[in-house]
Amino acid sequence: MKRGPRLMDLYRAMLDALGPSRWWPADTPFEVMVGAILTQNTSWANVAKALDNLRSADLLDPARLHGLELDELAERIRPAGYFRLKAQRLKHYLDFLAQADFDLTALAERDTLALREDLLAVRGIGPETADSILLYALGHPVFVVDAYTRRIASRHGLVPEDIDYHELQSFFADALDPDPGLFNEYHALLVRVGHTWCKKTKPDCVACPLGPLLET
DNA sequence: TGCCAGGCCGGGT
DNA sequence: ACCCGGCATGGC
Repeated sequence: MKRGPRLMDLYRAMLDALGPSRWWPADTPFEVMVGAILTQNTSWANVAKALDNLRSADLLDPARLHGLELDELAERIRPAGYFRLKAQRLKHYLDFLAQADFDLTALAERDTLALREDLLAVRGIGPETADSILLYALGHPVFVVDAYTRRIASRHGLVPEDIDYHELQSFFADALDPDPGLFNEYHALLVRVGHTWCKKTKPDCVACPLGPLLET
């Protein structure tokens, strides 16, 4: 009776198959933050269009975006979907940044758990968005959980399908060294694998490089 | 053409 | 403490 694959085995299998990721796809920490909100339940291709709109208008800047009218912001991000909702959520988040004098460096130096609580208190920032900001924009050692994380882990029999966010987060974080670089690459690889082989209704387990890990 | 995509909130049980 | 409807565009 063999045990199931350990999490570092899974990591190495993904890294071997795909190579390193250089994530998150953004030029600046602020762009990571905006993208994290825009990508809520939305494909990255649509988010990229919205980010391009903001970039062309030179609006990928905290203070300038904060000064933008809600209606104009909504129009700019329309391709990302839920655009009225997300414009509000961005506004709330930009208000939060304004309270911090738009000092992202100072934010990054705050205590991880306290900052996480403050992020979660912003309307429209839930656990995944908060953790994406913490890890990918601010460099904190927080493991990010998303739909792909849950789908891949459950389909490999590592966790139940209906496991909640924090249980799943602990499942990974407790088994790994709390290294931001590792957490960054791990989540990036899960998303890339999910993207390519582990879609909701059409998984391609035959082509998936993790296929052999299904053997227990 | 319907289903899906890197969630989250607010109201109801 | 769950459970659910709503939110919206673009790609396959």
